[in-house]
Amino acid sequence: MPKTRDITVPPPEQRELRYDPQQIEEKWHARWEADPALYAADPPTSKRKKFYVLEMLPYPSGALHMGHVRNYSIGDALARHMWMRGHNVLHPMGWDAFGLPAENAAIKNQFPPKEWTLGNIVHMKSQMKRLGFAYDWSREVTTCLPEYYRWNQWFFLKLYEKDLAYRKKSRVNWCPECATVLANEQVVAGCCWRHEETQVEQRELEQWFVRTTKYAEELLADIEKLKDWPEKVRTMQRNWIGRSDGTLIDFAIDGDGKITVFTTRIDTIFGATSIQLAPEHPVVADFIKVDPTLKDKVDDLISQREKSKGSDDIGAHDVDKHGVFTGRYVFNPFNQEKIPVWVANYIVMGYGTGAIMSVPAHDDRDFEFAQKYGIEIRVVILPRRSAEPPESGQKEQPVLPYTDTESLVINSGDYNGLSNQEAIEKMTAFAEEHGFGKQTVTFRLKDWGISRQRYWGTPIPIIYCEKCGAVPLPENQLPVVLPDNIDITLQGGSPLGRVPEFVNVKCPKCDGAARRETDTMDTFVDSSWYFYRYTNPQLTDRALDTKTVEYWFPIDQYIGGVEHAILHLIYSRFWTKFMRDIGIVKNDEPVLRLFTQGMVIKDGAKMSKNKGNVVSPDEMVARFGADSTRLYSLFAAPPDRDLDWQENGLEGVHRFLSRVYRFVMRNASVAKVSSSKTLSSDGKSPSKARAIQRKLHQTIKRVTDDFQGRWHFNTCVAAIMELVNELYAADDEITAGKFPPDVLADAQRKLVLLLAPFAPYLATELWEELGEKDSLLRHPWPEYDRALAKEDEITYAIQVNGKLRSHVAVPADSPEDFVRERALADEKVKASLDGKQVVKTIFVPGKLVNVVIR
RNA sequence: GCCGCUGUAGCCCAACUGGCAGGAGGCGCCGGUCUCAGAAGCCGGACAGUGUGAGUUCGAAUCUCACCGGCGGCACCA
Repeated sequence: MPKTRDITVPPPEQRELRYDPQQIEEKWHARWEADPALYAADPPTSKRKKFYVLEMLPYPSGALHMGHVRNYSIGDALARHMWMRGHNVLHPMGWDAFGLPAENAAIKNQFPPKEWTLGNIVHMKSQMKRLGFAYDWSREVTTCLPEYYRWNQWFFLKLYEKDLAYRKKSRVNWCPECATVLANEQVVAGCCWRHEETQVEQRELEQWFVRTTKYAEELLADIEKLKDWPEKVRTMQRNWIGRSDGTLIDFAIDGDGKITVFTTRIDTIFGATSIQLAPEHPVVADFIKVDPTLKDKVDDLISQREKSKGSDDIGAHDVDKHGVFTGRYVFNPFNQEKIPVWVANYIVMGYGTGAIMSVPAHDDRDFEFAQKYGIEIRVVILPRRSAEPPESGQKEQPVLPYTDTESLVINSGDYNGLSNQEAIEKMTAFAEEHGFGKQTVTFRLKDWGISRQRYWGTPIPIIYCEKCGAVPLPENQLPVVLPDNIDITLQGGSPLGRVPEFVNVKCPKCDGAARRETDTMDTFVDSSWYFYRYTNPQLTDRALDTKTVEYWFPIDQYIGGVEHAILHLIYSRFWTKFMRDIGIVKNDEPVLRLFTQGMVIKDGAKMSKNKGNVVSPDEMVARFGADSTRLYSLFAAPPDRDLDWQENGLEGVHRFLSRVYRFVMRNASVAKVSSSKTLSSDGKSPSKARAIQRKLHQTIKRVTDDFQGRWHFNTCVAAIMELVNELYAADDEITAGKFPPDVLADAQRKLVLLLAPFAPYLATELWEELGEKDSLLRHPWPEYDRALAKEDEITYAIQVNGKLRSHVAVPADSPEDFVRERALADEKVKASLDGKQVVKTIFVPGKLVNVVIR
């Protein structure tokens, strides 16, 4: 900004009235920088009560965006508030520093991923500091450094030891053009994101998996414990884990072998008129051996499905169902009926057994399929409970497909007349007795594939020896360090595979020649436990210290975007349970309270480079200051909702801070000479002073309550704005010297305290201007005084039959009867009674009286 | 298709468990005051009846049902 404006020096009283955030913020930024221990947490021996506030760590993409600013402004306000409430606050920050963009940048600009990443971190850290976020930087965690990722490797070895990490073949997205594997997010409309014309292939590759399914039951059950998580997230996790109770049933193949199906509706088995197999089902391959003509038809089904996956914005649901009859039959184990076996494109291999019994009368999909191919549709469930036939004597037919469970089983041999629930129990028991069925639970949740054929990730500590097979690296050989300065291209699989010094090793077991694993770990591994590392980031001999973790955990408040509601938060929960089971942590869950903030929207769309609607935090800080930018991100919408970015709104917030600044600066001298003792409500203060006291304490209550409950910081800020408006309304009295200085001084101090969590720079500056010497960060949060907040007079709304007719002002502590009398005596009320009978009056304390007439 | 969230002045948003929409706050607009004029500041004003339709209730933005629009999650899960 040009300095020329200040050539004519204004008189002091004018000069001090201009709110200059740059000057204030730079001054305090420098002071805070000089005191690195300012935001440090006390050790676990602290007498204070601990409070762990955590915001989701960012990916160091290059610069902070408004979503980050919003996320961290919420967390910082809470952290500062809790400091002021006397807690021992842990408020750390770190970097989710592995991942694809670094590699892409490397390919594009020939710049090493490590330097790119560390450079971004330096910049983003300085942005955070400039925004004034109160982080304990001595605990900073950077996941791409060996000091951190060696513990990923250590955990991997533990997982392997416990049989929670294993290798299996699995299908992956493969771009023939790039000659490498793609992450799901890199597949756009069935094609490679870099080669839009190139169809992505599915290839079978050996991949490392983590057995998350082993904890499926507990992950699901413990959602009940997460009482302070948003219901939305809990529901999403429940659906993601997707438990369903059902039965496995063997159908003997006419010829040789059997087909096992999974069903939740064994009660409909007498209505099964075909068996449907997924095209990839192993039995299909057997059938093809016998009848080679089947192969082309099945391949057709697969390719059709791949195609339909491509246009996935239409939704898989609309895809036509196709199928082919295999020419083979199985026997229904309940009645030995011969049932045809088909292969259908709507059966997925990844769920259940990849085979179903098709009951067209009682399943939407089976119904559609049967109609198309003319398969028999046999009703076995009626939509009523009574075994008595309907009155007309005719058999009523349900509207098909009938999938409700209000039911009466028919056409089912010994099971006729039962409800579907009874039938499920009896049939399952029968199947188990006769050894062809088994009650079972199936989860939608799959094991977590963690292999990535990428360079910029944690190397998996496994060595392949021709003699000994896959050998885990001994712990004392950790970390497996990622080699620097390697040539990254997208040609030919993992870049690590082309580094002989890395690949060629000796087998830890037999000392023979061996190869190192060249896959790296999914970055969700890093973020699954980083918040434990914050408790003791300098430990060199262990991932964490159990005692220290026990002190800090669980996290009291975790704050981040909803987009992580499923993956990150399920993996984190899984990791915690695994860590508990190997005895290094005591808690079952990592996070006590979760808060998911809304997105930042501009012009009706999420801010993104593609849309060109990105607002740069740097620019906003330069123009309006960090305080205004932060305050606006809290004020513009409730934190859990999407925020519509409007620069006018930011200007308004800036104007508000200017008002605060001007008011306090003008009247600071009063505070300096006046005592800070809380005033008594002796009723002798002039009316404006009393009004200000009242407003002040009402505001304290609202802000304090919101921090403990709803977190509607937008209304907190609005409440503080009201307080400031009230102060300005007393301006005449203040200037005239008629306003009690102690009230004014008290109000100013508490105003600054209330503002401290939201606009720390300005608050700190004004705190100093008010002559305070202690640290605002540790100064006790203002106490709410009920007596001072109380209204002297209450205006009751008077309704007649629910319609507002009048108002009556009464002293605040008036008894109910008195208010009723006054209401009935009111002229306007009398006028609207219109000679009718008063039936009753409804009294709502402090609010209204409703006179009901007839 | 299923599940969830959401709909209040021109705009962003308030209204806690049903209880005054003389909207809390902010933006924008109009006016007054300052000024030679303007900007800034300060002061004041106008504008909606709560997406639509029914129901419950003394009383509904709030509860219930149906429908319409926006957002998000899951999606042939057997």
